[in-house]
Amino acid sequence: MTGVTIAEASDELGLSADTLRYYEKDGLLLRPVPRTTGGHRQYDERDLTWIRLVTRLRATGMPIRDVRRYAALVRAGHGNEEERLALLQAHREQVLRELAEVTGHLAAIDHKIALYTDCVLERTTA
Amino acid sequence: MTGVTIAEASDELGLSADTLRYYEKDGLLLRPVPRTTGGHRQYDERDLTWIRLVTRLRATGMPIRDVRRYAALVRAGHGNEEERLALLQAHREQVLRELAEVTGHLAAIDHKIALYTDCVLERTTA
DNA sequence: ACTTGACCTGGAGCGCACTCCAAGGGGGAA
DNA sequence: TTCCCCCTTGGAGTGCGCTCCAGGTCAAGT
Repeated sequence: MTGVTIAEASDELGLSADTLRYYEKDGLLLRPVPRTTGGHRQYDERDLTWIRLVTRLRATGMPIRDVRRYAALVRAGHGNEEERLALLQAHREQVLRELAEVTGHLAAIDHKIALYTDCVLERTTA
Repeated sequence: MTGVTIAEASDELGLSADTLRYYEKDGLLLRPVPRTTGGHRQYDERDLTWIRLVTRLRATGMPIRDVRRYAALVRAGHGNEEERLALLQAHREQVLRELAEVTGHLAAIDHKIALYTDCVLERTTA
């Protein structure tokens, strides 16, 4: 028996069972996850590997709809690698922009923290 | 006449007028923005400076409710600097964790991009 | 004075990404 | 066989952060 239950997949991936069902229903997976005779989902290693990638894309801020587009490209099979590449590269650029923006804002917040630290220290040692 | 209209503030800050009104109604500002005799808002430089900070906090992922808590501390006046500092430091740690997480995921995505780049190059030059 | 466009308020609506629920069907242990 | 828990589905509900709207007021130009 190759394949794990939704509970095991949930545990392994750090996503709720509800989220896993939602991703599948919403077309984020490469295929409907196979079912046992009783209708229970059975995730195999390829499913898990794919969902790990989905998780990375989501965790870096890719919207569900773009993950769906990417999944559709992969599902379509060979021949659209340029398109997949373009999608990933566009996302990469977006992530870099966000990292730069957040880093900049963080520097300003750090500055604010330094001011408060001075002020609190002064009161403590006065 | 010191003070700008909501449209000018919106323009200056890069936030919609609706968002500015929403922030005010939701207690994210240090005070209700003063009004002209006709009831129109008149933002002064201190309002704008504060909202710039709010924008930084929001852009780094601080939830509205925490910004509100921070605003309440500042409104309360001197004496709670430790609390403000703690709030900002907790946020700072959170932002650093997120930056690290995103950076890690980005590295994995970059790896994927490299694979596709190879594959696309190979087909192009084949 | 009149027109036009910006502004006001309270409240409804929206998009996103889940999250929860009700009603019912497996499937391994006692 | 019965018990019990995990699973199934479709669909409703939630929290967040805006965003839009109706109906009215105000201010600047002609």
